[in-house]
Amino acid sequence: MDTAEQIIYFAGQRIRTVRRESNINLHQLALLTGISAPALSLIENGKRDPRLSTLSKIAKALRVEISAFTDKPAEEPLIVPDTVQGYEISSF
Amino acid sequence: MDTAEQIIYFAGQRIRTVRRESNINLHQLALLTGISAPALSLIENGKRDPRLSTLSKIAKALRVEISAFTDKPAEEPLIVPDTVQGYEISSF
DNA sequence: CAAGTTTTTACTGTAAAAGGTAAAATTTGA
DNA sequence: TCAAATTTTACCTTTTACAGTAAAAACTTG
Repeated sequence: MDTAEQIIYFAGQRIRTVRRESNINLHQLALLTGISAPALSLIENGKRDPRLSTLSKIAKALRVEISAFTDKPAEEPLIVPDTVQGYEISSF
Repeated sequence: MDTAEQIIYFAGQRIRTVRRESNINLHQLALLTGISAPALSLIENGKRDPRLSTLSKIAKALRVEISAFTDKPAEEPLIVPDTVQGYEISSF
């Protein structure tokens, strides 16, 4: 039950993560998107509520889907295997 | 290579589809989201560029992820079977 | 440490989102 | 066809996103 503020904060973190994985700085992302570096900084820090068109430009520049910024990855079922690398779990 | 305008238009269509599937009208969605019905109308018609917080409220009210409004479903690989219901494709 | 790079903050100005209300247009159903 | 329900449009007000610029702060790195 996330508030809008939490969604905005989470999206900012995700944008920053994806940008850093692309090894580009705010200035470069600004050039790619047409969004100013100060505006991008505010968005990444969760201090601004970006428009859909803004998210769209950032996603395109970083070559990801918008959902990469908005959706939390599904919780994995946490499969507990019976054996790990040939050893019986029960022997630990 | 979608433009921001196309993204906004697509999102509006998706919101309208999901809302209608929920069998609620704009007035009811307005009550659920705190967004006015006229504003929702503009968004559904692709005439307004909604903020992330706005999309978030709508998604929450309709009990879907934001990506339900932004991501196009992946193109299915279009599997062509060798046989259809027991008949040989080559016999057509 | 010092210099350079990157990010953040602050300010101004413009554009646009969003709320409210009300009226017009459209759609739906009896 | 008529009435009711729903949606759209229009107008006004307030809030806020975003650009541009510049300066401050925070980081890297030699």
